[in-house]
Amino acid sequence: MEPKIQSTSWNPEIEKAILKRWEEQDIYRFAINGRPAFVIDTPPPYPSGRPWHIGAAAHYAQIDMIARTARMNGRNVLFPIGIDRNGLPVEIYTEKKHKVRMRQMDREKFLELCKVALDDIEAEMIQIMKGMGLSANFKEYYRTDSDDYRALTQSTFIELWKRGLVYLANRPNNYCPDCGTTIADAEINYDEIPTKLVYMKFKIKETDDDVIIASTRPELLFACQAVIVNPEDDRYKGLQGSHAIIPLFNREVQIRPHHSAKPEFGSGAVMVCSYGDQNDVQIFRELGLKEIVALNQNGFTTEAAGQYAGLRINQARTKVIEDLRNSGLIEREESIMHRTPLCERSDTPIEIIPLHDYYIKQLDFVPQLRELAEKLKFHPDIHRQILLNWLDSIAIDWPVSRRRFYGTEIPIWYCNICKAPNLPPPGKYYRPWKERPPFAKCEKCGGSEFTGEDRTFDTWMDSSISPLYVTKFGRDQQLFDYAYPAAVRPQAKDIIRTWLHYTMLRCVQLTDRMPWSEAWIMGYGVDEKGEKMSKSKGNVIDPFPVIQKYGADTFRFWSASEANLGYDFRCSEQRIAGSQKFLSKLWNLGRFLSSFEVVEEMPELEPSDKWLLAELARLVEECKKGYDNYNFFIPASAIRDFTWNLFAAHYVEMVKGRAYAAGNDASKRSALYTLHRCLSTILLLIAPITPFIAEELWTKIYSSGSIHLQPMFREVRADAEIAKYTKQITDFNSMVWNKKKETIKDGKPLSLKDPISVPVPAELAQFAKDLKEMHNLV
RNA sequence: GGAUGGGUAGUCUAGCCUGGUUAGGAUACCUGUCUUACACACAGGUGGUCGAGAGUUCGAAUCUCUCCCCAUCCA
Repeated sequence: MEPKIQSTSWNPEIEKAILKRWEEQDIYRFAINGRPAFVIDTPPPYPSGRPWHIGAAAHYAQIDMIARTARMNGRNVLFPIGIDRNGLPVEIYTEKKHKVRMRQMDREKFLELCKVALDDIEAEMIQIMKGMGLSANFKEYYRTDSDDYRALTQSTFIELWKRGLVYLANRPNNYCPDCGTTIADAEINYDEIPTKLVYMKFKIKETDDDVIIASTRPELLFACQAVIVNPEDDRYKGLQGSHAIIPLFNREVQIRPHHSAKPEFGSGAVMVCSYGDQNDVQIFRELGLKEIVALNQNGFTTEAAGQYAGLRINQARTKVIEDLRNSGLIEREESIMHRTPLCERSDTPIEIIPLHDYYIKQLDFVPQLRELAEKLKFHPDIHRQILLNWLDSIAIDWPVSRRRFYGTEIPIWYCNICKAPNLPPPGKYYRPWKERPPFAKCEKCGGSEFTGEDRTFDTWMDSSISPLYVTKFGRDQQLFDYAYPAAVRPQAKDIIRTWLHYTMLRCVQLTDRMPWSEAWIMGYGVDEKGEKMSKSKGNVIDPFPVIQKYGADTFRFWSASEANLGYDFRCSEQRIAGSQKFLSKLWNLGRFLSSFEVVEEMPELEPSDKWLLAELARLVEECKKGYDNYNFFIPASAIRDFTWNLFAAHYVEMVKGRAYAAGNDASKRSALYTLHRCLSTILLLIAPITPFIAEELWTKIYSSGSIHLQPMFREVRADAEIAKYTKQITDFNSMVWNKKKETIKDGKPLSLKDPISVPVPAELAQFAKDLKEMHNLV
């Protein structure tokens, strides 16, 4: 019989035709039916610019494996795809690309430029995802900046507001005086910058002695509210509890012990000002100090600076140092390198100043979230600790307002008379900075003129309701009842504190239920040296050309066999290329088997066939263990090992004689049944990982219907006992191969088909017929 | 400074939870081989003080302690 498959290697070009077929047949459609729903709370990726990250692509490939596994196990799978489009990165990208400044142009026009930029990058991401064979719902992919999505974000905010879970507070925050905006911690770069460490003389009130205090921020003297010393520092033990007098300003502050004062830095005594750095913020909070606002939002010193008011930071600094010097209040100055926080955009040192922001209450929910976190099933379990540690360290509520443009607007209008905030009814998308409010009178004073809020939300406000959006919360009750809570939240481990936590918080607040029962946490894709990829390091690998070159299945198989559940994995093109070899092996096994009749009825089996089926049963069990935990590393490794090192290397060679034999006797049928049973099982087991090659071989050899609609685990009836011969069989084969190699005839080792005289050991007697045929034993 | 994870042949990795086999495998390298699926293959081979030290034990890659190094996150 001619093989049904001609080509001797797997050609990734075939993937395109298969993709088209899947799309036409719409085999992954989701609609409410009698089967249990399985909703994946897919992370909406942020299109932050080219190239997309190869680790992210691998991440989505694995999420698809989750979807396919669930589908083949009888679940009704909803695998949504969304794109996260709110936030700062696109603003920066747009400013750079068009050489504009956000605050110096028309807001509407700026937003339009951002939108176009996002559309571009998004299109490429979607193209890659489709090409990877994601069985997701691309027809209805969503965007977090759509009117629908933003309306839901705003509605949920309005709901929380009504329930008293939102408040306005004044709290120190990172602020870039140059950009005129709050800066998130994630938007700060740290750099070592040369600066002067000034040793100043403070008087001790009680003893009239001097105490030397070193600071890199002498201009903040006037905002000093305490001096701290390390409690272990013998030099200052006597001073704890006494008072220091601030030079130039003659105000007294307490000297207090605090562990954060490092004895070896400067003089060991530290002045605490509002706010020199994040440590100051923490000390103010811990010691309950009253803050002195040092800078206004334009970056000028406030009235509190007295004679130094109204100056830029640098001017104030120069003047303070000069006055200190002239009054003999400086002991010495030292040039040091100082790790300084800089705005990643303008390179300006950031300041910490108190700002009015809206906060969502989370502290009250921490005990409840902690309990739920204990119950949430984590894959792998060790990553639960990241969430628990975070929950334990939450000290403040969640500030959600941002002085940004490209985000979901905070839906509030302020009465021009009484300044009271007025909120619109939920359900629609509102843009208060450009729209009139949907109400006529202030609910507090009856005033009729309003000013719209111009700030937007932290983008986690949007992404933290993804499980509600995809299950149509508030829009389609029937679907919501069927689909919520979702089954699984797949995500990367670096956003456990943010996305995982905020989603739990918001969904519990809004639905009183956990949004999913399982969290699947993936590590990062790091570079060949094990370092995190980042654009600034220049070690980012673009997934697009890699997938183009090797095909989606190669990429997917690489991802499954390289990334152990939850651990970081290295990305190297060489290793991706290496995984292509296995697909080629599988393909050629398919080609070989495609030349033999498919025997579906199990005949009376020969011992070799029973043996192989027993090993196959073990493989199925092993794969099941991996798939149950969404750990694709396990089936990928197990299948490769079984297929290559046992099935192809030993079994196929053992039964070739029977398979090629003329006629159609029972021993031949036994071999053909086993060969096909084995290959088709391998295809079913590997289908979630390499959907294309599995589909191609399945439809060429076994059935015209898609393999992806088949149940993955079929029972393999086998006698486990006979698997004990595996090592003896493989050892015997190796021994014969070695012997042939060592036997030189006509200056060359024996060919594998040459006859050789080797006895089959007694314990392998039942396999003797196949072994003799295989090695041409005489 | 804190938390988490990791350190196994040139490189990557399994095993560690639940001590006991010649510490598996991949890749690279070397040597052979067209063998009726596959040279993207096959067969064979070189290469390891399992981060360091101490302890528990008849026995430690595996358990305990101390230390060193790397990565990530937080401060």
